[in-house]
Amino acid sequence: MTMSNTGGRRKPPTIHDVAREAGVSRGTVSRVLNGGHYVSPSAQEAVNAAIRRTGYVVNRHARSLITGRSDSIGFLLTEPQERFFEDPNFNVLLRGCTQALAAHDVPLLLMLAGTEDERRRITRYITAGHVDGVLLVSSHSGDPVAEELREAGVPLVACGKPIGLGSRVSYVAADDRDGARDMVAHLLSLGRRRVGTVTGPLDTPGGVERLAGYREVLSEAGVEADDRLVVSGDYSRASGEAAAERLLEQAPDVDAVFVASDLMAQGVLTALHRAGRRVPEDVAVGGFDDSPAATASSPALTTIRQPWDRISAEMVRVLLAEIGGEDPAAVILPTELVRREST
Amino acid sequence: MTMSNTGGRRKPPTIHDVAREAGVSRGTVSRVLNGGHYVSPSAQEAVNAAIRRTGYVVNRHARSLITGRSDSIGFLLTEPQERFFEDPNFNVLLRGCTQALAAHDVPLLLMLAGTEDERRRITRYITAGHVDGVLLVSSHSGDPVAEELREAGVPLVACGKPIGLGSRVSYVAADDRDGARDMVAHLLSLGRRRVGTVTGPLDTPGGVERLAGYREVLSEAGVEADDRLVVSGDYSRASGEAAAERLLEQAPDVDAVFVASDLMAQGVLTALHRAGRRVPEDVAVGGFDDSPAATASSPALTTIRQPWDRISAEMVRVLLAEIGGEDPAAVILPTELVRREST
DNA sequence: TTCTCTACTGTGAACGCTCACAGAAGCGCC
DNA sequence: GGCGCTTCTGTGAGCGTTCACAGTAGAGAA
Repeated sequence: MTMSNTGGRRKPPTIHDVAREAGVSRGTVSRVLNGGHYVSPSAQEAVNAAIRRTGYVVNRHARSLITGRSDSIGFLLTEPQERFFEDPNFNVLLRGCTQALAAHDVPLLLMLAGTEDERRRITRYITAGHVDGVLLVSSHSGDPVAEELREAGVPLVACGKPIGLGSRVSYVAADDRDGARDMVAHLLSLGRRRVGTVTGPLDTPGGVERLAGYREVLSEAGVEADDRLVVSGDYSRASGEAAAERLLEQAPDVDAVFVASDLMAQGVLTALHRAGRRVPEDVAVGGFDDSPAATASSPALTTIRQPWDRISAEMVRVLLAEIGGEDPAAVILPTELVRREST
Repeated sequence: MTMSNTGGRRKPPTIHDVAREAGVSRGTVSRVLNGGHYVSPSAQEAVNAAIRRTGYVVNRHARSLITGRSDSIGFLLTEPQERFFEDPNFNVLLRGCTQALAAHDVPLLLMLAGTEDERRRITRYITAGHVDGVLLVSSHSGDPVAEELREAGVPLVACGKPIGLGSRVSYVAADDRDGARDMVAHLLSLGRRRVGTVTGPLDTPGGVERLAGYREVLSEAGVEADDRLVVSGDYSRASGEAAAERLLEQAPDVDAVFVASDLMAQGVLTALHRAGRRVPEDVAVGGFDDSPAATASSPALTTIRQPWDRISAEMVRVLLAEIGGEDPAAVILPTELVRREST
């Protein structure tokens, strides 16, 4: 009989204990643990029973030491963190990645690199092989960390197309341009002709692509382009409010606004309200993200839903594939127009 | 000269390489790595130089294998995750813990235990010693995971006082009762006498304590208690809205409401607005949390600020102390009344 | 029979580190 | 000189696993 798998909390059982218990050798237990190839059914059975009886759990440190793999992956955020942690999409992403990895029994290490110091420390940590791969969230271009990791050959999947890097880095992104096109087309279909836009930061792929989609549709529809209808924000609520004020000043006849994020759209609504413009009667407002902010604001925002659940799942899938030796890949996922009260 | 600490990305340098490079033994390098006791200044110097030259980074797996420590800690969330991930406080907490741990060079493993299956797997993972300690976020009582971990002797710090468990588990919490007292006293000081409350779930410490604070102050002020003024919610926006409707029905003469969370308070504002009550003229509304929702809503919410930055820092401090062998501890941190437009 | 092939099993050696121990060197004190 | 003490250093062992290799046994083919 085995002793104490519940009571005496001394040393945890090792592969050796399991082997003795099952009447086989370490090697056989190890083989069972790693897929069970070249193991007789009877041995298989005996080992599994022994594992259950002893409460054995593999020591990942010992395993990692010899395999060189760490069997864990990092979730790296290289941004001023306040902004991201306030972004509901970020949370969906983080949760989705954690869950998707958990399904593969891979723990996720959360790493924040806000300051230059942290950046250095974390890069060292990663390149030292403490994680097998990295899920990177860093919208801005020219991120030195991404470049370093890529050069060091660390498997890497970015969320959103990294602007600065070459094509040899994997990424998963929603189809920003197409989403923007859908929204602007929707605004035009309502009969609006003075359609403005509040862009995101133009050193982010999202900012650039959404603006491009906006311009494309207007030009295809033969609507006159007017630079006074284009103002920039930084995805924050406050910047949306400021942008809307600028927009009203530059183009008082604006009758619709495509805002590149829901958070900014909230700010836009506030500014419009203060200016006495009714939404959607006077000005139709379209957001982007379908964040909780979209339903929280009044009127509820028509917006573009990004498939964050699929994005996180795809990021994990691509990263695991890359760790498994496959080549980098880019995945673009479709967006969806969600119509609510603001248009 | 050393070869390839940047170019040839073969095997990372080991403690052996550093020792050879520095002209000392493995033991001396190890001692330098672990605090530098019993090491001569000259050796110290030589080793540090060699580390810099070779780009050596300690292999934590090898270290963990022998020390038995994993030098990582888990952040465990045992809740239906949607709710928590949408809670801005949760994000501040997660970020704070990650940063506080990073300062100690300890990586944080994010673990979500939503389903029964995940719960089992994660409990196994933790009790197998893959993390040195756990930061637990689980507001509801009777959490089996917490109990199991406690029994297994895993160092544990909860966020908020765990109701079900004995006193032998550490926790860090804001002073809910005192915060509630401050808010209700504030409402009374405005001359309100029909002060209602929307409570949180009453199987959470926050829910219970905040209600207790509310009752204490009313009774101390000699204001007549009235059960029609007390309704319950579940911290969600929607539940706040429903609660406010019930409240208006049961006690139409209500002139102030203490709501146990900002999110619920948003719902309360919506319901009051719909019912044609002005805030704060007809009904003063006080929230709890000082979340972004507090400034996002209009009118901006008077609320109670919980010191989440300090809470996370204290959780980490207490956990590291407990891992270091100290006894469990409870830390209660003061809250702060933030006055805005809703009162 | 003998040889080969397949399916399975056991046995050292690592992996990179820390720990315990044994020593060496220096110093002061009897 | 002998002894003890402190400070410093090197060495072997071993943490729990996987991997490469060397077997063993049984089946089928020559």
